[in-house]
This record gives sequence, C-alpha cells and structure tokens, in this order.
Amino acid sequence: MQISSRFTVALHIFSCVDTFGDEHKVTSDFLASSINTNPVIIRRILGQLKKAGLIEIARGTGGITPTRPLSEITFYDVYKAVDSIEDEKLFHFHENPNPECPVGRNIHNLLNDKLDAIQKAMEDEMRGYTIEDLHKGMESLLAKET
Amino acid sequence: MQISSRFTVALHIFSCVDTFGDEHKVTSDFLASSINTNPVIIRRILGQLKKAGLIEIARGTGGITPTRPLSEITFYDVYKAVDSIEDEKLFHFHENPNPECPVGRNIHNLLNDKLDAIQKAMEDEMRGYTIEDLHKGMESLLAKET
DNA sequence: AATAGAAGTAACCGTTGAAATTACAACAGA
DNA sequence: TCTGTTGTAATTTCAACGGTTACTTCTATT
Repeated sequence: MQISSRFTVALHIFSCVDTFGDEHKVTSDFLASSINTNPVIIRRILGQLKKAGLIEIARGTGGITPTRPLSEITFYDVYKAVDSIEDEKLFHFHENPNPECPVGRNIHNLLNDKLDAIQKAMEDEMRGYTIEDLHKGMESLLAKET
Repeated sequence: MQISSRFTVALHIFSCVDTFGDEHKVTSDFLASSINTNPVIIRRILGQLKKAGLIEIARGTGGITPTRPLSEITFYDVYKAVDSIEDEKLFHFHENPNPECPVGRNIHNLLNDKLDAIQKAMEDEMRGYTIEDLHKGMESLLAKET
C-alpha cells in the first residue's frame, strides 16, 4: 500500500511556486500542465495546503504565496496537510478482536506504542527536510542543465 | 492513507502462535475467531508469511511453525511479507510530469533520495522490534491479568 | 459597472485495492 | 477411507483516489 500521490504533487507545487512565482503567476492550470493532471485536482490540494495554513491563494488574479519562510515549512507539514485524517494513525488494526481470547483483548494495547514509535520515526525524518531544501536542490539541478 | 491491516493481523497471528501453539493447534479457524475475521483472510496472510519463508504450515492436521528463532523475525520482515509489492516504494509520484517544464522533468530525481531516506527511517525502526519482543510483552500483559 | 480570468466546489464516473464470503479441490493423518 | 484443514478461485461490497464537467464566486482591470 502506498501513500497517495497528493504528497509528492504538493511538493511539486511548492517547487513550481518557488521557481516560477517571481516571474509569472502560477495558476492551477499552469501547475496542472507541469504535473500532468487536472486543474481541479490541483485546486483541491491547494485547498488543503491553505486550510493547513501553509499558503495563501489570491482569487481572481491567481497566485500562491507561502505564509512563512520556506525554511520553516517541512515535508511533515505538507504530508500532514494533504495526506492524513484527523487522529488517523499510519497503521490500523482489524476492528473488534475477540475479547474472550487473551491475545485478542491485549494485542491492541501491546502493539500501540511500538507502532507509534515506527510512525514517529518516519515523521521525524520528514521534519528534517524543508521546502527551502527543495528549492535549493531544484536550483542546483536547473543550473546543471547547461 | 493507512497501511493495510494485514500487517497488524500478521502480528496478531504470531502472538497467537507463540502463546497457544504449545497447548493446542492453531488453525485458521481459531485465528479468525481471535481476530474476528474470516478464515480465508487468515489463510491468505499465512500464505504470504510462508512465501516469505517466515513460517511453515502443516496441511490437513493444521499447525503453524516459525522457521527461525523469534528473536530473528523482525516487524520489518512481517511488513515486507504481507504489505509490499516487489519494488514498490512507500511514496509514489504522479505519472508523467511534463518534460517541457524544468520543474516537471527534475522533480522526480530531486525527491527520490529524500523519500527513500524517509522510508528507510521507518523500516529501520521496524527492524528494532522482533516477534520475541512481542511474545514477551504478551506474556507480561497476561501475567498481569491476575 | 462590466468584463475576464481564476479559484471554489458540487456532482459524477471509472478504476483499484481491501476485506469478506462461498464453494470446492488438494492434502495429511488417524 | 474418512475427517479436518489448508489452498485457492470466483464473486461481492465498499471506500478512496484520480479524473472530468459544469457552474458559482470572487477580484483585478478596463
């Protein structure tokens, strides 16, 4: 099972905004063309990023602005914004194990902190990468293109 | 998006085998009852664990045997066995970004190693927990039950 | 004030994967 | 041979994702 592409699409969006935002406006149509998807898909993801307080969106005229310095927006922030439901854990249990079975009634409690630790390890690594890292990496790649 | 319950179900199976395996045989029907699901679901997961070389299954008579010491079976082994497809990464990209867009043609390459590092952080943490840990933890919980 | 460009959003579709279920074939031990 | 159990195919239901159309709302510009 894979994490939905909304996450990588959101990072793609940030990269476009950082790279092109100064020269011309970055609209959902433009982004959809770069990513090769539908503008509505983009708008839905933009809506999630906005709802999470990561960007502001200018209506009518178009244009996307991060609300804080790029170095303060981590991959984790983006992930949480587009790819998680309130209180949803990464792992999930089969519902209603048999309480009459000793294992059944204890397994949830036994696994919980271990699974949380695994999820936390992933999220901590995510916190180690910022949109600024992404921006600099992209600049470096583009400089190499000739 | 969540990782499928096959992972926690597989851990539940191991816990049952460890806890009850000496006293009576642990069949797919018994496991299905403890987990509260269908025996066929169990058999399919058992098939994956067997295919991965983690257990052996006695046909006809029933009975599940781990193929190596419990301390040498990690959560990662179980996860890989039941919840991943050959060469499938945890994250995935939207297919075919626009090669005419500078960001579109570089984003994949730019993100790849970062996403791999995040996935690896999760998997490394998974390697830190073994079926033996699980077994001991369950014994401890059961001892506390009175 | 009217217009044009763009975001917001509802409604619907097709595809995919998970979980569940039924049914039956294959196998091993008594 | 009979019985219990695994192996597996076929089917169903459901939810989520990605895609698409169509329309409304908003804002800058003319």
